[in-house]
Amino acid sequence: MTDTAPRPTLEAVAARAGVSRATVSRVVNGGDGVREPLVERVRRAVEELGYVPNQAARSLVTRRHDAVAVVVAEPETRVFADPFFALQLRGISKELTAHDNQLVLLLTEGRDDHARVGRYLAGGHVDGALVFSLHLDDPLPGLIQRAGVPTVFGGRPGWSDGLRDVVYVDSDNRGGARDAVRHLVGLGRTRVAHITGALDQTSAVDRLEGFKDVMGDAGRELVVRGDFTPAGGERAMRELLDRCPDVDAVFAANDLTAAGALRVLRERGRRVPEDVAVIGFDDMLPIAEQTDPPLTTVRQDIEEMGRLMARLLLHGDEETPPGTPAGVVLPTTLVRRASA
Amino acid sequence: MTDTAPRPTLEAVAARAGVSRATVSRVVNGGDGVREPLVERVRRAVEELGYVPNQAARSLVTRRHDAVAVVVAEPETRVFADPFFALQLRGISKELTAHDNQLVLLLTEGRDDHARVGRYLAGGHVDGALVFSLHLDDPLPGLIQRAGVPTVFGGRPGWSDGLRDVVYVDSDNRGGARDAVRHLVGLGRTRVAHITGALDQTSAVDRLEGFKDVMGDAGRELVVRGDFTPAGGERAMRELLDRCPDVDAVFAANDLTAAGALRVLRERGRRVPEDVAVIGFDDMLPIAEQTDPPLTTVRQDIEEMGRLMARLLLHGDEETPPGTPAGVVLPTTLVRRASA
DNA sequence: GCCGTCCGCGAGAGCGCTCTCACCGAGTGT
DNA sequence: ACACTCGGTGAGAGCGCTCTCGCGGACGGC
Repeated sequence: MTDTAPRPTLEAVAARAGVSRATVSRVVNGGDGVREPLVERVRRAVEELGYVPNQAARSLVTRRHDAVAVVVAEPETRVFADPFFALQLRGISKELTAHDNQLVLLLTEGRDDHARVGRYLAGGHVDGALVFSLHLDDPLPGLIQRAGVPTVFGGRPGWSDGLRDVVYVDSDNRGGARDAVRHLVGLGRTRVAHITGALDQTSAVDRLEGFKDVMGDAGRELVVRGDFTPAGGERAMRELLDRCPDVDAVFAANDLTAAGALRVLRERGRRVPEDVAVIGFDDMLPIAEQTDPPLTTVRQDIEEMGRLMARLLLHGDEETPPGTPAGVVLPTTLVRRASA
Repeated sequence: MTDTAPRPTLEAVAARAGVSRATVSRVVNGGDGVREPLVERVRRAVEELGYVPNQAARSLVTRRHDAVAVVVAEPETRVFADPFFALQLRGISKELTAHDNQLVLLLTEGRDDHARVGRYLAGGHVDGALVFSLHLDDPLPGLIQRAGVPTVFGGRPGWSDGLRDVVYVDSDNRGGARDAVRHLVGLGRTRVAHITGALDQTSAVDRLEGFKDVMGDAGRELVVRGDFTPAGGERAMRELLDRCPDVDAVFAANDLTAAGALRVLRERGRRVPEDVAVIGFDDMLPIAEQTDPPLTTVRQDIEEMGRLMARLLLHGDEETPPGTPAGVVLPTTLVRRASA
């Protein structure tokens, strides 16, 4: 890691432009209160010297870092097999970039990492944190809130006690699930089943609730546990067919699960959608479009979720009247393809 | 973005421990040259006050940042549909974490972003950069090298001129391709085809070269262009079947392509592997294991690639004798499943 | 027992920036 | 003509840290 060439300082620019350091600083930071000819001269000097402000020096005095931590707890590889996270990251990145903020990525696995992340955030290296709290029992949110860093969560956090005023962005999992199930019912299906996601995640819980909202008791026995993976979907679908051979529709907690279910249905000789209609959730394109038949599913605007999280973090203070309910829930839309 | 509570400074710790700032600094940075009882006292003071060093102040004088930029050029969404990038990121993250470095993620799309990234890197905010240079004509590598930041590339960069002493980590794409094709030949196949990847990426070029190494002229007319996507794989497979109906084996440039090809083969009533054997590349688990039949493919240790990139960046200077060839190529292994 | 050595520690400068404050000159009101 | 304001500029302090340097005390050699 060789040292780079010495970079020009404010001082150097000031000398070149024949003004004081203070003036250069003003120009660099927007140029308010400096007369035009001077601004011009300073700009040129900056240009000629290739001056770039030293962020460390600036942070030292402003106590701002123009950097935001993105914390992703990913105990399993699941997060990564999943375009979900990547899309969200992209939304976040765009928004941060638009506001000249940097994205510091913190991946955690295991308990030790939690401490590390907690320490880092408490260290005041970043102006805020965007946290994906994937599991109900995750200690991370608590740690982070204790660190006193402004935080926005991705997905409704799963705890109910202790932490208040938590800001989060989520999809309307429950409403989307309702739409999906209603669609199936509207198709005339009467034996509608649900393969759940991993129920230690609120998204899975909420989708299950949406299913129950529509099906009520009628759906009670048609709920099978899955885990958001294709393998889980296969397992659940087998169990379902064994237990209730007359099932004529399946609402799967996500597209991967649906893909697994589809495979089992084909294997067992059921036609989709004629015999069994199938709906997924997420609208992960590479999956949903490539299944056979293409998957009807519930779309959420994942990238927008990311962007919104970032926006909330950066501007949250100003825009939010105090006492505003802190969760933002984005709508979902049903995307009709061939499977239902 | 509320201000956090005022954090204790070195001065405060020094006062509490009854020593000088310098001594506390020494202890915090490893404690060499400080006698045990003092070290103990300082440690306790640090503990009690919850002192965390101010990274900005430290960077200001040391000119180190303990931060590394990861630059991902992702003009298309492709990168993100792809666990590849995520796995590599994970390897990088692990290695960086192990050395107390932070990961600053820079996603770029489009030309303007290039300038932005160039400026950022030139600004000396990070100690080094890990760059995924996906396309042959990417201007980013040039920009970065000009910025004078130590850099390691992911994947062999595609240019041949201008830039020297480029450090990169890559898989043995060519060798892996050779293994795959040899395996097909060993199976007794004589009409072995290749569906290429996007040929503006070196990985695709190298895999094609590997194919040619084994097949020579015999394979000339059995090469079809793909683009690393399932749709591209389908298109190419159709073209291939139309042009050479007697094809009995396909080496696809990656698993996604192979998945597309498999679909077309099924659609056209060819049995895999009986009529046509198929091999992919990458061993992306969610894909390779879920295809029908499960895909024989070439595995690369993607996470290890990431880890190695980080290691090279952090320790490159010390370990590398000057003049060492700068590319590190990781081996691949053929994973036999059912498709070939 | 004296001088030279060496180790442990503290004093102080300074990293590059922002920001407050004082200053200065040009305009305004009387 | 005078004081008075006010916007534009410069001087200077100081953010929290590291690092060099110099001082003092313990220790070994003669």
